[in-house]
Amino acid sequence: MYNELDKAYTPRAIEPKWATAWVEGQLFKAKAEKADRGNWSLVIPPPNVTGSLHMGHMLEHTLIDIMVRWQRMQGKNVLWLPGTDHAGIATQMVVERELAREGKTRQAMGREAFVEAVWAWKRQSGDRIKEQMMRLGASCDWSRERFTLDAGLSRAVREVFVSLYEQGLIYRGRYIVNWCPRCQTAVSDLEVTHEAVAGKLYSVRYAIASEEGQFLTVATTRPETILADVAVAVNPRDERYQRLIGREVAVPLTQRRVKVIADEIAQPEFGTGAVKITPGHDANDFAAGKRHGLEQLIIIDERGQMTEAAGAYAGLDRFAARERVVEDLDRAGLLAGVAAHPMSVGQCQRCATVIEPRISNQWFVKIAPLAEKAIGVVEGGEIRFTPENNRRIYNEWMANIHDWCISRQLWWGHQIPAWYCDRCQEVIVAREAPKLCRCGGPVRQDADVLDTWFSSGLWPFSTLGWPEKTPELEAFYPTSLLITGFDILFFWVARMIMLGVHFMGEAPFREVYIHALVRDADKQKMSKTKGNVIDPLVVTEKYGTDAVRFTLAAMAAPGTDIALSEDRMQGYAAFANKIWNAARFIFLQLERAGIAPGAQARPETVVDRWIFSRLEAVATAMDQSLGEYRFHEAADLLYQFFWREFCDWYLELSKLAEPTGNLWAAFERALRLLHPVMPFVTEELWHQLYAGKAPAASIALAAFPAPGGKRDLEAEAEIGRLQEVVTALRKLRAEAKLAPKQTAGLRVAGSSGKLDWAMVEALARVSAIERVATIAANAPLRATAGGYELQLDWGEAFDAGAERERLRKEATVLTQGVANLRAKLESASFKSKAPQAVVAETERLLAERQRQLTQAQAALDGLTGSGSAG
RNA sequence: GGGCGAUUAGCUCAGUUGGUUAGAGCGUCUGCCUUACAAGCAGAAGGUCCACGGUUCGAGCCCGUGAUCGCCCA
Repeated sequence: MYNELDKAYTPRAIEPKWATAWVEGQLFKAKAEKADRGNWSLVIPPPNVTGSLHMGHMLEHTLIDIMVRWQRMQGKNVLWLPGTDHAGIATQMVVERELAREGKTRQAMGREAFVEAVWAWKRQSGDRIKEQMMRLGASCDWSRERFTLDAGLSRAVREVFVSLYEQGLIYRGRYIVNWCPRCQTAVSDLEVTHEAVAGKLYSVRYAIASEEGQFLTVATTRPETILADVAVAVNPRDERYQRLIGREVAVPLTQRRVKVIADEIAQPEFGTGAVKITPGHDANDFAAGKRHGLEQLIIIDERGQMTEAAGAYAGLDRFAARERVVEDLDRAGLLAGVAAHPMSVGQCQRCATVIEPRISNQWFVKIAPLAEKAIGVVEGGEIRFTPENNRRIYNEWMANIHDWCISRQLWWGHQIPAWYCDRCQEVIVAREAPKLCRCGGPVRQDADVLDTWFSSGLWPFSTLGWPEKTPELEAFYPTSLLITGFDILFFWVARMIMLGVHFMGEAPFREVYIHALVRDADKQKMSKTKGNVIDPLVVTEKYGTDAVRFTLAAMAAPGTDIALSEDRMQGYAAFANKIWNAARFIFLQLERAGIAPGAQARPETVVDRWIFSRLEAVATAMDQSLGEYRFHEAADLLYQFFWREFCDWYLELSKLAEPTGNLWAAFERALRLLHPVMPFVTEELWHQLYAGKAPAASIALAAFPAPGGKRDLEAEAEIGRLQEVVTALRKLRAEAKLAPKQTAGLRVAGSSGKLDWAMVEALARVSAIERVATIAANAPLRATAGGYELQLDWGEAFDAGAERERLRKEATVLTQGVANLRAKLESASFKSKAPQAVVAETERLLAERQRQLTQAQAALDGLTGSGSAG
């Protein structure tokens, strides 16, 4: 009936089979309707199609899959919607790099051919990602897989763009933006990372017009931009410079004169208190320039090189130009000083090139009205963050948000649905491409594409068919939960909330769980350059998917980064093996006893009553832990329960009696508890436990043991006593250095609750139990456990020295404990202020400690006596 | 510059509203191939909970200051 399992579990032989079966059987297909037990949905944070999945994805997908399987096992209609993100700039860069190896450039290929090449890459990467997710056992609905450039999603993008434009929330304008000279595109504020560098602060002399030999000294970190200066600003309240306001100064190295203006941008305490104003190349100066109606001079081009307007410096790279400018200033006697100046420099998130602020025509989202509503839904409790402090971080950012630059000078992405007529300068923003302009002139589409986060911001509803009114939207929006990483809280989570609330009238998810970062064993960030990357494929192959999943879950304490080590994975591979071997043993027992699959739990013996009570306890605790996203707690619960209780005690105790259907039922229940975290080994064993006649295609469709089940505290207490007594006796045996096969006698005094002494005999290897009235306090090999006085009857000599040492130590600890407790109780304020129950408990404790101390001392005396006698 | 988090056993980490002698895994030590598992079994050792101060009858937990490390934002 039951198979005899191999002695060791080999995940490689089991996991791929189920990974394929789950997908081919379409087991996890959600129904686009409201189900009786409720619907539960989650959209995947779509991985970028830049390559394959890393350990961070594996963590994310493991946590998602645990929640998804858990919810599904509760009978809900569950949707986990998978898919990928086109990841505009990131993917374009990867493909450009690939093409460069073949000596090709996108410029030489042309836009159409290049985009086709990226699609080819996308198909490859997308397949690999799907393959990896299948191998992980991700229980998603592959029939609903989406990609951000799919036709449907592209339609949603156009709809959103045009609507926002019509509502006045998208505008185009000439502003200063973050520009990457290497990628040659604008990027948003979020795509700029700030790096601390040891910069220099240059003090430069600007000759004051019509005051021969008088200078205004200005501090700058970017002397090369002097060539684009249009003013010098001083603080209006800075008394030092009052007389200069409105006067002119000469811009060094040029023939130009500019005005001294009064503006708050100049901080009296910074440098000399006077700053140069360069609207063409600095964001703050750009704003100041607007305030004062100043000209915008451009001297650096889109590649970061000096333009013709830079005169003698034309053609130089901006950093080379900086050196030359400094030299020339020095030579002209205009360099007043150079000081070390620690500062932070904006870099391109993708390629680390120093960002160059650049004035250009770009599209923007007017963000304030959207942000306001997005703050509202979080404040109003429509969305709950875990860990909770992310809510503050979110609010802080939302409150200080700037307009979002959404146009990118790239080829891979959603082309902006705007057309220009060169004849009448009309701008046409439309859902479908216009044939001609109203004036009859030809139109050309904006060449730029949208920021990749524009489309992912629509993900929770665009994937469900919006703007159509689909049954999917009806059934699954808003989604139940979002699990994602901290790094995209602003990029993605914030934008989804803004756009979801705006277009759907409802927040896109109820709960957000922010997971930690996966680091290596030394807590270093994993990176290809450091070579410390742990490849999911390699470790799943080595330890099994279940083991890696369990490791990730066990270490996923909310808010703490994960230091992933192979030691841990090895440990949990052993756990999978333990489950396997428990099954091996159980199958042998069931086979021998002829117990058929499908037995109901009918606990009668105390052992069975106990294990089913414990199973109820674990089910309740699991429900609570998973409900609060305490994955590590859930994993620990399962580990401790299954290994320390189910195997160490239940299976050992079951050896003492003929197996019954309860053994079958208890194991079956345990498998269901383990399933969300360890899907593969549980699936395999569940089917084997049913001897191939399982009531469902998968354990994933069986019910998760419900919380709140009735406990049998009497049975738990009795087995508790058994465990205490057996453990105490084993300890005594170890002290006496008894060989495992040697059976000792046992004297028992005192009375406590029920206890099956036959079990004690078997598990502690004792026999000839003798009931006595009392056991002398100074008797050797004596212990108190489970409410009984115990003494091991072992005639032969044992290591009295070691025992004496141990007792001395114990006595010291107890003496200290007794003193502490006594002091506490003697304090008048404790008795009057502490709750009654605490006082009573302390008193009880003191009595117990005192008794233990007396016993330890008596035992010590006895030992000394016998020591001197023998 | 602003903000956030961390500091607990040799290592990696738990520790929910303050209340028994602070836990786990790995590692270490001792003894065992006990008829599922040596990837195992039984037992043991190991901690001034970063420092100082405060609140409290009582602090690993709350408050303040400092140190060290890390992260985010500008």
